[in-house]
Amino acid sequence: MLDERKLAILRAIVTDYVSMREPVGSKALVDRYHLNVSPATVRNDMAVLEEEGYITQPHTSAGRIPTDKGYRLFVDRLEQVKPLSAAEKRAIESFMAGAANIDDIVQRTVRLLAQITQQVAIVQYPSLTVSTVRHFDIVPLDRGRALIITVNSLGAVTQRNIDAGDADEQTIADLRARIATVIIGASPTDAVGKLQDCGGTVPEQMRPLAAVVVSALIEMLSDDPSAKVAVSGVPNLMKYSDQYETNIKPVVEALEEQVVLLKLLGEAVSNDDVVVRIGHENPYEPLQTTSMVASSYGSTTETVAHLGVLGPTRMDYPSTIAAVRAVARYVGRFLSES
Amino acid sequence: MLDERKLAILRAIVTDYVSMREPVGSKALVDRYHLNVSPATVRNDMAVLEEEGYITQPHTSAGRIPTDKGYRLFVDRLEQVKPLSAAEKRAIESFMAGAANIDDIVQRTVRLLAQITQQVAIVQYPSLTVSTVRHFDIVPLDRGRALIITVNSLGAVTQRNIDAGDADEQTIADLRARIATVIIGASPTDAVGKLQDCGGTVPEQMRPLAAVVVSALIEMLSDDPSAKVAVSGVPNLMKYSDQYETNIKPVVEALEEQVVLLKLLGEAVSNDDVVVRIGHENPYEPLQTTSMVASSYGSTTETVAHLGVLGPTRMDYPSTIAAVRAVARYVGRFLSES
DNA sequence: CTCTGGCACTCGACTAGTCCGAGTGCCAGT
DNA sequence: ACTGGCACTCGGACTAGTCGAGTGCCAGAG
Repeated sequence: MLDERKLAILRAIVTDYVSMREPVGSKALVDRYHLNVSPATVRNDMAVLEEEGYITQPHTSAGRIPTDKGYRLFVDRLEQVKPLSAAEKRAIESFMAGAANIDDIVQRTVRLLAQITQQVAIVQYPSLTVSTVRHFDIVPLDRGRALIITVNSLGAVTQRNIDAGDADEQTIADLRARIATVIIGASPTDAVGKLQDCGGTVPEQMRPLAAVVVSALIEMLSDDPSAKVAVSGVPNLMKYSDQYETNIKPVVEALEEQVVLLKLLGEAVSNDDVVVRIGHENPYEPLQTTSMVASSYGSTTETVAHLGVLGPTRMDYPSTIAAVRAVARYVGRFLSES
Repeated sequence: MLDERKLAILRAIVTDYVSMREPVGSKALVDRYHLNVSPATVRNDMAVLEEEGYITQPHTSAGRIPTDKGYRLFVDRLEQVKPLSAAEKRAIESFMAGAANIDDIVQRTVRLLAQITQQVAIVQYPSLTVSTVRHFDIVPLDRGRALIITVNSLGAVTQRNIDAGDADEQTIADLRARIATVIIGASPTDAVGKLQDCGGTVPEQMRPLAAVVVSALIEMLSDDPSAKVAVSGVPNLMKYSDQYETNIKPVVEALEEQVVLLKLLGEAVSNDDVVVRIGHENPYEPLQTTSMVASSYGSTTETVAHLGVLGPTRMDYPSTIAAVRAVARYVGRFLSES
């Protein structure tokens, strides 16, 4: 049904439309790509491609543009991933060098990805469910306040302000030690379980404080930072606004909705490699004029979260896919090392 | 030069233009605001106002719109701050309730401000220079890594991953204790000084680790989070994009430049109250079509950082000013309490 | 001196009409 | 199966022409 030449033409249409941003006609196609046939032949092939739903015309007597289905075929069968340039590899190295804690890593990653792809980048914070609690402390502050801190094996810190009432130093230290023995070494979920169980064993005068600390601690251990995402590169969207294209308003709005982004990333990503969602393949309606290129990332052994790029359906898929893959791998390695 | 009526007319023009978003003509003015004079009279007054530079016409035979100078006069002399509605006050309360650490407070504040004003909100992270170090710890992680943590009197936590080499638990604990005695109770700046001084006193076998820890610690204590800002409400900008107005692209770009925003906030804010910068009063060129309403905030005794709102010069100044003031005060109180 | 009604004028927004050319589909010929 | 040729379509750009909101100015009234 689709012979070699028709596929070549589709590929040429996609490539040309992505770089020129204009509907592409038969003549231009023959000129720019050395298909050794006449425009008329190309037209016939294009008619078939259109019938099959791979391309359309914005209006009669205009060139063709790819449909989502066309992009899909292009991504699946027609192009290989472009390897990154040396400059890009260097950019990755230098961007990430010196990141000193998890927040920092995520921030840098998201900027990096936005910069390389020239699109909107989204990075989910690493999940801590695979970690274990390493450290626990209660630090008294001013005016009866205190700060509870936990550190886990990945080096992630959580913190929370509580009202310590009039508890004295000794009580606090005592409680600290008790709780530490219970939760250190446990995974967050286990730790929560243990905390809920061991309510009875606390000495009387420690009770009120213990209640406050434990409930705060449970909250801290339960809410996983992977419910958060970082976004960067929103200005890159602006490039498309003057175009008679995608209305970017709903897109920008979606980008402030953490929940939506999380869901998108989560749904998009499969087990292994980079996943591409094109236009209407996207479950979230306001983003059906955009494509998402996403991947999971994590230490070598374990997926910890997702990251991805959002852009117009008309994007340079080969490069974007390469960039997402490279960044995901690099961050994974970086997380394992540090 | 400008009598009562002319001022009333200017006020009416600003009010009308802000709400209608269209150049306002003499007739509409007489109709909508019960000035007891004829359109012709209003026209004469408008001619004067225009001569003085308070208003202009986008083109001949269109209504007038206020100039920056016009807005300035309006803000300075013609309008009082609108008190917040009960609903808004409630919104503030409920938005902030349950914020449990400094990051959280800042995040909530910036969202809140964006929501109330329907503009882009910017909140600088609180400065820690007025704080003292409360807690210091070194937590060993996997694979020779360790995490350094500090907590200060405001409850802010900093953290940093280091390479601990092959240092054993005992050495680490020992070093921890030594450093703790040096820096706890000191302000960040003092602590840095002390750390730099006391290099000589460390036992031989502790040296390599100490060097790493101290240099990381110095970095941590030196870089003040008030070099960071949170931004929210970018989608609110989109409302203006379809208008033949402000090109929002440079604005969105500026919003990703932390440095620029910091500078703007810093320069805008005066000692005490809310400050308004209108259009060209703004030193940063791409933002000269926007206005900024900014204020400092902090505990009752001390300014710790700035916050503000960015929007089109044509904004509802009375409401925005009220909102910024209210939020700044509320956050200040909140910070003092928690 | 201040305000008003009247009037000529300006200029952008909108509509309608025209032209041009890119790009198409189809067909007959190689 | 491919190609050249041709009639056709339709959007974009340009031109005129009309409409009306809004102006500035002036002479006259209070």
